[in-house]
Amino acid sequence: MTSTSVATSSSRICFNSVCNDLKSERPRKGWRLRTGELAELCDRCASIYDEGRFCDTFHLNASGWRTCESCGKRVHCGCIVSAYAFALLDAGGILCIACSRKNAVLGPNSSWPPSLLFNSSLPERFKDCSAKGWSQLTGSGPAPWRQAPGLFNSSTPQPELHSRVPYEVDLSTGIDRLNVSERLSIPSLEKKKNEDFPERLMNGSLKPSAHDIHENGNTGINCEEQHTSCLTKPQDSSNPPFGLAVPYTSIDEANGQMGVSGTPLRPNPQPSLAKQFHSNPHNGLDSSGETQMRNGRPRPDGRGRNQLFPRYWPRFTDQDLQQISADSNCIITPLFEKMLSASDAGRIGRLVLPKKCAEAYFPPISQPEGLPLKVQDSKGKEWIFQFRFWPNNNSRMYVLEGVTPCIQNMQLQAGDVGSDSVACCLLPVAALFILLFRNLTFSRLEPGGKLVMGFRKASAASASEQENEAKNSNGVSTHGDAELADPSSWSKVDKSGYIAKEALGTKVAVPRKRKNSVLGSKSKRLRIDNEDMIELKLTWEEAQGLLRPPPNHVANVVSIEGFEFEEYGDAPVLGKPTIFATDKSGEKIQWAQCEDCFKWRRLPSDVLLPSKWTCSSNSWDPERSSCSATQELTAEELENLLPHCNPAASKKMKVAKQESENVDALEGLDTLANLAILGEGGVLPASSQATTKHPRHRPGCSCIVCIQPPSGKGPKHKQTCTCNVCQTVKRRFRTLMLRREKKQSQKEADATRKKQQPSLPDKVVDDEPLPCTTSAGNSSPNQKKVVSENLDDDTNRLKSSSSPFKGQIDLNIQPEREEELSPGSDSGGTMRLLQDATDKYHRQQSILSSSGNSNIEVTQTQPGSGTELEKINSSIDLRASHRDADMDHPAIFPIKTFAPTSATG
DNA sequence: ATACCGCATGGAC
DNA sequence: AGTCCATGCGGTA
Repeated sequence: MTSTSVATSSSRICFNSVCNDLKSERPRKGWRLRTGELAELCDRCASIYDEGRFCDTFHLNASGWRTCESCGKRVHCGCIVSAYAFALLDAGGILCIACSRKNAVLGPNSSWPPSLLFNSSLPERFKDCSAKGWSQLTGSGPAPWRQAPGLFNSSTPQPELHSRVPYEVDLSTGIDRLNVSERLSIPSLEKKKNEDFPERLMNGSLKPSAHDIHENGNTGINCEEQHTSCLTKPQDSSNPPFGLAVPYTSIDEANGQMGVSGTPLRPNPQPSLAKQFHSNPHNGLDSSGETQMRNGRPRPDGRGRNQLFPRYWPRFTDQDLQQISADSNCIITPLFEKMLSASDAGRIGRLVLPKKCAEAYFPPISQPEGLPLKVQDSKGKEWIFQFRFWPNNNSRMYVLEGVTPCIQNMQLQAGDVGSDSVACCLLPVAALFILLFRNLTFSRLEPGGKLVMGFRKASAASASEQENEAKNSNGVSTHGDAELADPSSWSKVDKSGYIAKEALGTKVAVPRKRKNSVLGSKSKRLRIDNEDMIELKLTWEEAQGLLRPPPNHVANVVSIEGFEFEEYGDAPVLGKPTIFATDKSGEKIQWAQCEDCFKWRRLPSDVLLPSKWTCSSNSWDPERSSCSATQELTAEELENLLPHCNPAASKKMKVAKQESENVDALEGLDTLANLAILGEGGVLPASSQATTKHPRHRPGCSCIVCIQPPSGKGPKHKQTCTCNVCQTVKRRFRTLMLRREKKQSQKEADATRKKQQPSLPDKVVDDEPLPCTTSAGNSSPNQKKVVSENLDDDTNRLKSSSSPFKGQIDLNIQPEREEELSPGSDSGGTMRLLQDATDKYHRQQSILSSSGNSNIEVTQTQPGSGTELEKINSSIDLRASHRDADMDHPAIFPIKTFAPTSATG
């Protein structure tokens, strides 16, 4: 086995130099090469290798055979395949790796050249055992402690996780992730045969100690015993039918990732098993390396991180594991976690598995049909999913099918959590998102190799990390977003919306006390700037926006894990939602709505209103301290405030405005909302994304996934549905649309300005950033009045203000706008839908306006009115995207086609 | 009409 | 450029 010149992937021949067989289409992996790749073997050699008979088979006559000083077993010590099969004794001689671990006296062969250390794979005996586990896909031998010392040589480069590394087992990885004090032991090999660990998982009482770990874990397991165990263990139907293996390549990351979310709170770990090996300077991992791993961060050089994307790194907290394993004597090895996507949590019942995770931790499947996979949830309930794959781009896409019942079950848990939080009342709309922001975790129980799944609430830290890792293109991410988009924090919020000391979800499958403790005992409110608040989308955020310090109380501001919290000793006050704004003079103000007359009153920005507030309490403006006084704020100004205001406030405002809303007019609303979301693409806070690859579903999303109850049964929501979900979606819709359109308008105005700047006559400069009072376009003689005068006025006004050259420019060619409007590729179809939906929306607006229900729909801003809000209004027009749509696809909506305006005529 | 299945697509990395 | 994966979508039951 010295061939290193063979290109494993390019050659069709088995990498085994004494074998000329062709590899299969999916060659199986063997030992690690110097290049970092894994040797690709034909099936026969791979099987031999897997069974630990490689050297016995192919190197029988080669030199290098030695005898274990302990057990006398012959061990080949002369090839790369066997590099980890033995340990060199200081006094000479060797121990087979089983004995070396059994005696717990040896680290890796320090005399090995580094290249050999990291080029080598696992000793056959380990592979043997683990391979048995894999091969026994229906037999499930226990997956005992299998740790090759060399695995701790984490300083070595680690290549990509190969598609199949079934025998590269690192159970200690998971163990090592645990604090020693929390580790669970494998009492004995014999106990591996116990088959009641599922019960004990939930009910047991065994609690390991560090000593146990040392005795049992560190001393290792005789490979032969393992082997025997693997072979002889009767099939346990209650266990997954295979031994799951953690690829050794994960050791770096596994250790590193462990506890990422809990870094600040994680107790200093005691010396671990790993450390014994790490302490060997020849391992290339010194104490600093240990620290790196221990502090929950992968090594900065990224070695070992490439195997699994960071977003899949298990971030189980100690408490997570403790909870899961508290009453068992099983070792829990966190495998990976995945933040649920909308698809995953949706009704399809299919959960996409990260490919590398699936291939690394799940049994190998060769047929798309895959095999049934038994997974136990954290409650001890067992589920059977179909683990399978779809061919996809010459690759595979692994899915778990049949997860609907489980997800539903989990959703109930999520709901339970919500009942403890302010989110509870908003669960209908948040239910899916609760799921979306939950990480589905997969662990493995040892002995038994049983898969355990659970939900872990995405922590702010992990969310941020995912966010960072994702390097979200929009770059918009505030700490507030990160936290706010994390419904996990809901559980920290009591019914008042404040973070309560005891609010952590005891009903959560995996309680996270860490957060609790780090937040301290006092009630806290996440500090959110008003500017942030207006961007809030989630109900929890809305609640945050309403929270106020107790009267006469000055909050202490504390920083916890990067987030600022106001800390109060007394109960907080639920304030009245208001709209924060800045008046013309730059003074910060807020607008509050009277409970009785619904008029909006201007107030100083620092005023904290009670939840019920009326004009009579308006001591700041005596002239408007009565409901009979006129409203200072014009309807349009108010409308323009909508996108800026606190959603909680706007909600009420909109409710008042929509009381007699024609539901039918909302046809297409969902689509529009969805498209609006689409259009926002790079604008929404990154944290709104459940995953890095989940740009579409956000609050208000109405796709088939989102409008359905999570993994839900039950009827689809129709357009006329008035359930909470639908109503909320509809309410959100306007905010989404308005914000989107406003931003769109701004962008376009800027773009137009830039375009025109070089060649424009002086006159054009005057057209830029026009306030909403601009009326240049109103005189356009060619405008077609389609929906309403209101609409046209607004539209034309905006159009003329931002695109004065429409008559001369092919308005259909505006790639950047197209791009803005539709991040997706199907801009044409999207735009068409957008227009359609927009049309319907505006029609609805027109109905509302003309019906006299509200005076909000003012068609034209009156010069001089609402000057305080001019800054807010600026040149933003709610119909911006409407116009965009028209311009982009005039042929599709001829009814709304605009002729060139007179502005540039 | 609906649900399911399997693949295709395309954005993100 | 290749890969991953979220999800869209057409075919089928």
